[in-house]
Amino acid sequence: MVEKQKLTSKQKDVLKFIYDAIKLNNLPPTVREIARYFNFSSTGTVRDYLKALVTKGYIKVSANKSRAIELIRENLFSIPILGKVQAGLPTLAVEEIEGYLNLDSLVFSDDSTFALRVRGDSMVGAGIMPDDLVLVRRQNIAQTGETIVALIEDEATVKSLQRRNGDYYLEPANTSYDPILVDQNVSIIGKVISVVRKFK
Amino acid sequence: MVEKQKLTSKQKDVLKFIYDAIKLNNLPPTVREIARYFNFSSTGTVRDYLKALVTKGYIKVSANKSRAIELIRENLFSIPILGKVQAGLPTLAVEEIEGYLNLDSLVFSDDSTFALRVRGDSMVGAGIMPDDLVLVRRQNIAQTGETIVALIEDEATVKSLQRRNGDYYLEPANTSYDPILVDQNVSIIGKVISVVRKFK
DNA sequence: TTGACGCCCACACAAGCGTGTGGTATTGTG
DNA sequence: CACAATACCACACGCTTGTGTGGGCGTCAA
Repeated sequence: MVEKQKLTSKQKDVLKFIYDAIKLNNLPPTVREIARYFNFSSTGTVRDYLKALVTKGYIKVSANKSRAIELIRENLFSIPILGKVQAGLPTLAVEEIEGYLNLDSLVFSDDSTFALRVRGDSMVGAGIMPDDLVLVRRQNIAQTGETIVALIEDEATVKSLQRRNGDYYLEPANTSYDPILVDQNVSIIGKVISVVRKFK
Repeated sequence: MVEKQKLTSKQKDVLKFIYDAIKLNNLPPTVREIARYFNFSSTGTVRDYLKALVTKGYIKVSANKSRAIELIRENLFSIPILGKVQAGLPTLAVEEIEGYLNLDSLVFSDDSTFALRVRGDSMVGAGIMPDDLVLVRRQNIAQTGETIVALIEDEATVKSLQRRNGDYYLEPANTSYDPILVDQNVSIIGKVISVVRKFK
């Protein structure tokens, strides 16, 4: 991870305003909107701040484009992944951040991605529980070992694709169930790219 | 679910361009950028499209503001949840859509949410596998039965909070491990609100 | 046939916008 | 002490921008 330079408290304020604008309005502010908010009577002041934030590696701005302020890394849908957690910290120390989970990257928002609610416990051994949501990328083929969604007589099931003795099997991750031979009654409709479970 | 009006294929093209611009550049396009892309020689044409997209409920635009195009509902991060999957469908029939998974809603984008990579297999019984990411909302208290992140001697663990004989325990979901008594050496740092696992 | 709608065009205007050039003052560091 | 960085200001230039006004042509249902 690249070392970030420290910001002054005023620079932090400006950065926060930009953050909030992007989060709340889905739209970065113009220099004049920033000036108005901070009661700067000159747009040059804002430019000084933006310049500082750019050189310190917090934002990126494109020349000659309105509102072209981009946040670096911590954007809307990325959450810090912590490697270690320490007690009693009011805020996170940057050193502990292992990376960023970008929820966006879970989805390749073409129309070929959908979510399927898991029914049954045939995959509990692989950590896929009943009522979990699996994100599925639609595709007709899959590779051995992949977790896939297959259609057996018009019913969708999540299974692991395995090969044994030249035959392909849909293998559950639960010893109470038997593998299912892949024949003409079985068609693969997609590959599981992610599992999402929400807690109340 | 609110009924959406159908778009023409050209309107879809324009919507997709706006989608892509927001995703790739984190910045909605101006009317002239749209015109340029589609080789429209008039900005009025773009306005017609935007008007159509607004009245059909796909976008929202703020008056007199540059780039102020906002996507509505099936925005970037929502994916249809299918209740049933039928064979051989090239596209999804709307009737099958059970709802929408909004990845955005996983996160309450205040700074109190973070992700933690799970180490160890103490929660496999609850479908939380090693290397999974748990999304954690920071909080000091939790209720019995909730899956939480606790700090035991400066090490973070994911466990289930249980109560027995007046005492609280951090209970693993794996019979190979023993429950841990909650005493002054243990502090709760957050509640697991979601589990995310990605497949390659 | 009328009208709504989709799909385009030309041209203009005023406000919005990023940028440039010049300042002043204060603070902290080598 | 000199120098850089921070934190502001004034004013102007010229492109950008959303919007307004008006038009054309085709399709399709009422």
